[in-house]
Amino acid sequence: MAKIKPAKNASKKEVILKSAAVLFRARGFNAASMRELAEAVGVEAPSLYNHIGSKSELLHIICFKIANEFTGQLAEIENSPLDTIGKTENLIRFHINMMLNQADEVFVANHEWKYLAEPFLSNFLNQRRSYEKRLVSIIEEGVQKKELKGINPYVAVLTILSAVRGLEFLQRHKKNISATELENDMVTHLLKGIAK
Amino acid sequence: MAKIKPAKNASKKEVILKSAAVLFRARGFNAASMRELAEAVGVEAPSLYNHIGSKSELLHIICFKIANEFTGQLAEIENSPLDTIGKTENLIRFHINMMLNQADEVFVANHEWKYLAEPFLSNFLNQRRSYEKRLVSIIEEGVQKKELKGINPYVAVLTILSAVRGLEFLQRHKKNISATELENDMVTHLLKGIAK
DNA sequence: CCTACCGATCGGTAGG
DNA sequence: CCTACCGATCGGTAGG
Repeated sequence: MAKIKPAKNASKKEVILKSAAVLFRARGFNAASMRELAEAVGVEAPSLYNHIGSKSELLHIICFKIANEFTGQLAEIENSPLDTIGKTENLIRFHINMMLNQADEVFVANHEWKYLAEPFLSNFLNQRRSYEKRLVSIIEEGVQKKELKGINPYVAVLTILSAVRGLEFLQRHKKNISATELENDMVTHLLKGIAK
Repeated sequence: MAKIKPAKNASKKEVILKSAAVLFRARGFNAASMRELAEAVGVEAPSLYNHIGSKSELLHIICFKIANEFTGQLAEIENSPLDTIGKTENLIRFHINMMLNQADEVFVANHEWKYLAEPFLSNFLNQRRSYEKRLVSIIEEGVQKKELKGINPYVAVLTILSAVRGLEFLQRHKKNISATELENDMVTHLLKGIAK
């Protein structure tokens, strides 16, 4: 029997997507089975296919939702009147908030994108490369204007992006550190260092 | 016929281990099949089992080899007469060198450890938690002695470890940046910041 | 080191 | 949304 996906099912699809993000993060895209996902959602595995087209569709929806949020925020920052330090600080804070508020989805976009099928894989990589280049441009401008030290802009972007990504390991220790303290300390560290 | 692993096969096992690290990194532990590994090594899949016990054995050998190298270097640094900034700088440089010189194995230990079987999984996690705690102790000492800013030591360790891990994304861009420039710029960034 | 082959599990479909 | 079931692929073994 043909699959029918009336608009009223949108909410059920969102439940599936959220469960998929949690499961793909915990087990990895390949190790996560549709039977596990079905159990998390509360149906039998074949019933999932009334709401979604395939396992890989779940992955690319999650990855591009996150990619688009990052791209949108970057455009706003580029068009803002902030100096390059201000733009960098704003970006670091945005990344930290994404890591804290959409931890599962961001984790999947960061780690499991390599299992995207074409043409989504190429698309995703292009979007990410473009994002990184635009960050490098901001840092380059800062170096030229002497607002920033004369470091390699690409290394600086890599350091910042990677440091913030590391918040995926935070989970269990969160009790001791407030979101505000975390955000401020990391901004300080990445802009001003830790040496006194 | 029983499997026999004479000492003279050690070299073939090393070939398998190196190929496994490359393959597990490129495809992920679960997605990587023993048939692909066999092809990379140049034999049929069942022949691999003359040299190894199982697929999961390959994973835990790789993970613990790397874990032991990091633990050994940390012990040396702890016993050195350096001040806390010197110890931190030494550690950052060691991590960077591991990322550059054993990229595949470090990648697997960083990303695929979650597919370790028990008791290796618990063992690995304990070793990593202990490593992190010892890093936090070094930073804590630096804060107390006023050698470092009054940041949260745990956040500082997370920032440093994550930033250095990010070098796994470097690969293709390496042409423009020498290992020395990379190492020095990242050390500067993580100790002194980028703001002028 | 190979050929032949196993039981298990996978993503997904048929049909209702 | 379910039961029943498919073809493909997996890690690994038997036997030589």
